Amino acid sequence: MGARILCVAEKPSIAKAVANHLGGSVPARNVPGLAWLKNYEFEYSFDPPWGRCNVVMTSVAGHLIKTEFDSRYRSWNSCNPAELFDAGLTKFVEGDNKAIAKNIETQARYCSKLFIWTDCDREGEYIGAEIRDVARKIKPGIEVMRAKFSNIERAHIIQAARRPIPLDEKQANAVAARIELDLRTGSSFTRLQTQSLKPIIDHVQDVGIISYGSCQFPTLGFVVDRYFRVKNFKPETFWSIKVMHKKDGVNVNFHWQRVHLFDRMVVVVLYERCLQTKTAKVTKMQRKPTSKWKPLPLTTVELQKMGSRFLRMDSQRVMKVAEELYQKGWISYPRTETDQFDRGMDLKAIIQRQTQDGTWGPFAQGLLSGSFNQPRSGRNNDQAHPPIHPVNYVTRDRLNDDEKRVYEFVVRRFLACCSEDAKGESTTVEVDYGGEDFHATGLIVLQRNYLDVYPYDKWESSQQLPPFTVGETFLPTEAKVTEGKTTPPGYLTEPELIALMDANGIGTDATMAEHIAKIKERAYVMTRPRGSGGATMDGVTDGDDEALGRGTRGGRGGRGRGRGGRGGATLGVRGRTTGVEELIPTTLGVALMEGYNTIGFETSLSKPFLRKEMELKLKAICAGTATKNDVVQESLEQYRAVFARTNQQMGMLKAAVRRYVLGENG
DNA sequence: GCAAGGTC
Repeated sequence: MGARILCVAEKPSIAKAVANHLGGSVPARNVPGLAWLKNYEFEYSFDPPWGRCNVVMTSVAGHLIKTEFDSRYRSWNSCNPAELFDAGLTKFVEGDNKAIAKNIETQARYCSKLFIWTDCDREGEYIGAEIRDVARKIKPGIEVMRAKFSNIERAHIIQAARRPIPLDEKQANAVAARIELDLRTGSSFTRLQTQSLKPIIDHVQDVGIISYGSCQFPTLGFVVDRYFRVKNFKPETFWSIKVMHKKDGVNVNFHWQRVHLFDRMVVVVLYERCLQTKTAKVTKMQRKPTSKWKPLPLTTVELQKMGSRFLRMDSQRVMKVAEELYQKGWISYPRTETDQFDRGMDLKAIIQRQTQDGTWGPFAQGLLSGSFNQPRSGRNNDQAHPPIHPVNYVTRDRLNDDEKRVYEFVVRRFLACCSEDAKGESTTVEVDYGGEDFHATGLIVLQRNYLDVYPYDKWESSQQLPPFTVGETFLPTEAKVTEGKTTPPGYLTEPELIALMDANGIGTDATMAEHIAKIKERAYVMTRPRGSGGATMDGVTDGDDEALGRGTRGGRGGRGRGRGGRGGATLGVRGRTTGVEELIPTTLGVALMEGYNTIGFETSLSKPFLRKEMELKLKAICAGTATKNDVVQESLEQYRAVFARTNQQMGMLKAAVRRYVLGENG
């Protein structure tokens, strides 16, 4: 018998899955101190030089080690917040992690090798380094390798076991830099803001701490930006030419190629030319096959957006429900950026498990009987997790309401991914009328395909166009100038905010929902159903405070909440959707963003620029073109400068708070 | 009483 080898995964579910693939059905052994932490012991023949080994497979649960300021800095009055930029840091294990670290130490004592099975992403690399450090303290000479895997399919795991690779120190260093920067900037600005601003608000409003974070502030910035776009919106009048022609009993509406113009005289002149020409001439008549593409494999961000849109849950709720479904083994790991399935993955086996369902079972059976299509591949792969998909079948009566809806969505999305695109035929007629181009389109849906299992997408046949032939001329039944007004955008909704955060690299798939919850908790923003407040209902022009919330701690209070007792399902002005939640900044949220914008724009803490720049620097560490130390020093220099300017110009911030929160002028 | 990132 060869060596003893300790394998450590990032979470218990991976430890269990890997143990079962490598060791057969291995019994779980309890670890003292934590009910859910298990060790799996088995024998396994690795490739040379390791050979046959006694394996102990266990896990951590995310990060193992906490980084904090030295104890002398922890009390808020212990120092000037500026000192936190270079205060000493300590690392320690706390809470449940003590039992986890103890388990690793106990096991490492008898092992000559440590094989790390954390997720193959940046954080996973750092967690791997944490595990290594804990093991090396007990056993300095232990050999350390890591497994490279991106899903827990059997063949893939076995392959990973055969080809261990070294830990990537560079990625771990990038995370170390992030941790240090977030801690120093977050704590220093939070203390500064709270100490300077809280006293002038406190007697009017119950605010807790006034926190700053590299993610929460840009998130708030998006909400406030949109608020001002709505508030400052000036409707503009535009004019357009509408042409209608009745043929074979069908009213065909032709749309102007120019859509609309903002100059009435120009539109009138063009319109008169049309009338002078009298007849319109068909310049193009085209029928062509068209299709509506099936959705991409499901990522976390997409799940959150769809949750807000179709499942009536905010992103945090969706994630909580998805987490529970995952824990119970019904769906795969819900935190993933990957929108492509591995070619080797046995998708049909997953479909098979859904054939027993009364609702979508027949559709799933249809896929197995021949209509299966390989899912589309998106552009993202986090190399750590596959797209979210159902794992096992569960009957509806074993799930609560929210779980039912999320599970059903995940299943339908997966089945849709494995189907064929919807097919149809589009018809386009283009006419020249007085030198202006107009067009009408028609659509016939021929094969619904994936749409049959995926009701979240809509694609319906329009009225069929009567036949036209190129060269044909006709005198339009009606032609007129129409007038309209541009309408303001709505306040930001959660799916829009998530999309903005995603596009700007604010937060990760696992944390975006938390940042949104955080700015609500801090009373920087509040939510309300679209249409329930003055601004959207009455056309945006009402007074300052009508739309702005006056938040108190916990994000409650404030005007505009549940006005008129129409329940959540207020009719929105835009009509299409009811019960869409909008995010409205509170006076405090606006004051903070305005205050920082006054102090300096490019480096404003309210903008995503600084966080984006930091992200690029972290990537540079991973690529080996920068060191952790360079990046930390450079970034701290930047933030120190912002901190100094904020301190100097605290008057600006205070003035913004007085203006918005206290309603004082000037 | 502070952050953001893992995860239970």
